[in-house]
Amino acid sequence: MAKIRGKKNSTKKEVIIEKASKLFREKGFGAASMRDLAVHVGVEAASLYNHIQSKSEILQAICFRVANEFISHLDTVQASRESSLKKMEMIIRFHIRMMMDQYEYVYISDHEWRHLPEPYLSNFLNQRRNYRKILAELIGEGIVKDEIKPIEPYVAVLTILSAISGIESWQRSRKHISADVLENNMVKYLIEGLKK
Amino acid sequence: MAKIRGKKNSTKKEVIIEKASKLFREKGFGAASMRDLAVHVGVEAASLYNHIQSKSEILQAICFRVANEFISHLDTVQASRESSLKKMEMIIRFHIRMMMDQYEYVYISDHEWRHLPEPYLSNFLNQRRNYRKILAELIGEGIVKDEIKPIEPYVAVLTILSAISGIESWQRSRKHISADVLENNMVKYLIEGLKK
DNA sequence: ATTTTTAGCTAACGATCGTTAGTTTTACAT
DNA sequence: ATGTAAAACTAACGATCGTTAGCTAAAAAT
Repeated sequence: MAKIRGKKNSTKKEVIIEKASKLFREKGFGAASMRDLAVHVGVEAASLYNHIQSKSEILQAICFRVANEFISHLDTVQASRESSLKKMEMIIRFHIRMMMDQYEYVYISDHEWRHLPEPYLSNFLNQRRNYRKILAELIGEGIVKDEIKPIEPYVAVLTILSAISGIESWQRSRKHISADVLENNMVKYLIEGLKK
Repeated sequence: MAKIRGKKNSTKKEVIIEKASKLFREKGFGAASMRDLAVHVGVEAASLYNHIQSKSEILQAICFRVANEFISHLDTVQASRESSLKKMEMIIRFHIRMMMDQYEYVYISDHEWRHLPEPYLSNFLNQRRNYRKILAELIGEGIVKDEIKPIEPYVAVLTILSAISGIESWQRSRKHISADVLENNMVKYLIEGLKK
């Protein structure tokens, strides 16, 4: 039997993950209950288990989906023949846009990964560490090529990624500032701080 | 009767709060249990309630203690006769040092405030909003006085505060980079990005 | 030395948690 | 129309949660 499909051609599992992502962000993974989630899906709690294996499987799906998107975009950027500075701008803009378009998913991947069970936790942290290492190397190359001012690459990576993840608190008060203004001002700030 | 005092002239309530801050950071407020906490304090879970009223009282103590420290430092800075840019540097350095010296407390104040019960939650968010507003106004003044490059003040505040809160992931791998290098590089990055 | 207060203990409460078992309903395939 | 498999339901499990009650031991005040 074909999977039942809701709106947007998504499977019910996908609906569960989507609703869960909102709930996990609002209450945190630990405080969000399966019964809570069931209400939002419009079903009894036990019925969720016809589509998923466990609560933490949902968290795994979210965290690794986000990680894969960032890693595969990084591969694309690396394959391009742009300057190091331009590459960094591409990556920064991608992060900002991900934070806006897939806010719930990115937020959870950023804040709730602690609750991943092993061996997924180690796996996730390895991917994260590797991603940041590549970014630091990219900045290092930019410094050597005199495109980027001398700065500790690891600190720069930390500063950039953290700054972007702070868009979370903009999400709660969208009214005052538009997405475009936010993106361009943040890129301006972060890239100007890098430029030689 | 005088309160019993442990090491460092701190009351037992203070010891509980200190141990709780480590636990809340490691596991999250929701996932950290009172029985967990009791083990770290060296006491039965029920005995904790001779010193505190509830689990969330601990969270309140931590969140508002941190908030008060930042607010009172901001008052000091505002009372000084420095340039807007210099004031921002003072504030940035204070945030970075707080993140290093009182890591556990600041982290919890940053990440676990969601679990505050009302009316403390609203109270906390009001203080936070107000603090950021003052910072944005400070940057606005700097722009008018031509000390700071034209940038959306709110975005700058967001970028700065978020960047600093990212020091959390440095805390887990202190070995590679010293505190001084981190502070100076981060200040360099964030202040250069502001300078006209 | 006696009284009073503080702080620890054991035991248990009601609630809620993630999850499983067993059954019934729904919906597609033939 | 009938068979079959997916997906819903009800009920309940064992565990763990924050917290309270009642009691005992320790320590300070008198």
